[in-house]
Amino acid sequence: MDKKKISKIEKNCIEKGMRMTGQRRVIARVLSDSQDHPDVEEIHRRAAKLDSQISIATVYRTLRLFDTANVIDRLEFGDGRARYELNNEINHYHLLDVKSGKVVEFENQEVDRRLNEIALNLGYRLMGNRLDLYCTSLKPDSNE
Amino acid sequence: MDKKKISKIEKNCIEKGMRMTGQRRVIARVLSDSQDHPDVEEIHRRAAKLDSQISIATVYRTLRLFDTANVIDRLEFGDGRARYELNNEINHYHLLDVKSGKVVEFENQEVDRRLNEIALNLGYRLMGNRLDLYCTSLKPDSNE
DNA sequence: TTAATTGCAAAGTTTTTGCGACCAC
DNA sequence: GTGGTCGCAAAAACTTTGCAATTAA
Repeated sequence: MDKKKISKIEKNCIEKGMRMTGQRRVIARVLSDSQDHPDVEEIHRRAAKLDSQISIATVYRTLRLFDTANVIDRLEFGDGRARYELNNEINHYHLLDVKSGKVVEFENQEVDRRLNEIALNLGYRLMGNRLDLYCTSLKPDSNE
Repeated sequence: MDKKKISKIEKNCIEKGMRMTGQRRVIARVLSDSQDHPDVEEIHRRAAKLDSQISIATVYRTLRLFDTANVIDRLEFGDGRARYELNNEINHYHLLDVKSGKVVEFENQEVDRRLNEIALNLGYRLMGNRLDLYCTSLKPDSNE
């Protein structure tokens, strides 16, 4: 779609004082354009379409950098590989269809509020959370 | 404490038709006696105290077996290693102190109910879930 | 008895790292 | 210019697997 525009994530990185190399820009764009939750290999594959020279080591290093700087979130869906998505500020959760592997994102402020309360009651300040629902579809015709 | 008594997890395994070898009994006991969330290496270390011959391959195989049979739960706290705990039937969640690494377990039926509702509203049946809260302690003197 | 399980070592996966060349600031 | 970053290949970390010997039922 938009080829030259600076992505929000790139702006984010610059604000945090990161040196913006060509590779980092490519990886930022890949994440920006992804609506799913790609693993490292997939991110590398997508990045290679924009810069065929980019190495997997750089992808690993850059994802760790972005994650540490909190511009992306690292996810684990139990298959042994890390997955990533943009940190879009608004807290959201994941529903996984265990049959098809499909991932549905959802928000719920009531849950947000309740989790904050729970943490406080236990003597903690909530900094972040992860909530994954493992489900099967109720639709009989579900395939993918 | 109780040396000869058959642990609940062992009974569980027998009921599921598993062949109960000495190694499996040892690993079942280790998990039964653990109040924390040990990783594979730690489980192997604890098992080795009861049977110094036990191999890490057997620990991996047995944990996978127990997990598949649903007598234990596999956890991932984001450090790249799998951790395990008994599946005690009652659904519970984890609060992680990000400074000390301490893990607090808690239950909350209101959350349980809300998650079921959410899944239903999205057209799914909830089969299982994972909820981890990442927190910092409000107590100024927290160390460990 | 015999099919399942074990230990060992080798191999598979995923991720990190040392190093000399290179680049953003 | 120079400290940070890159690609590469090696290694580290975690997990699985083939095979011959052993064992539970």
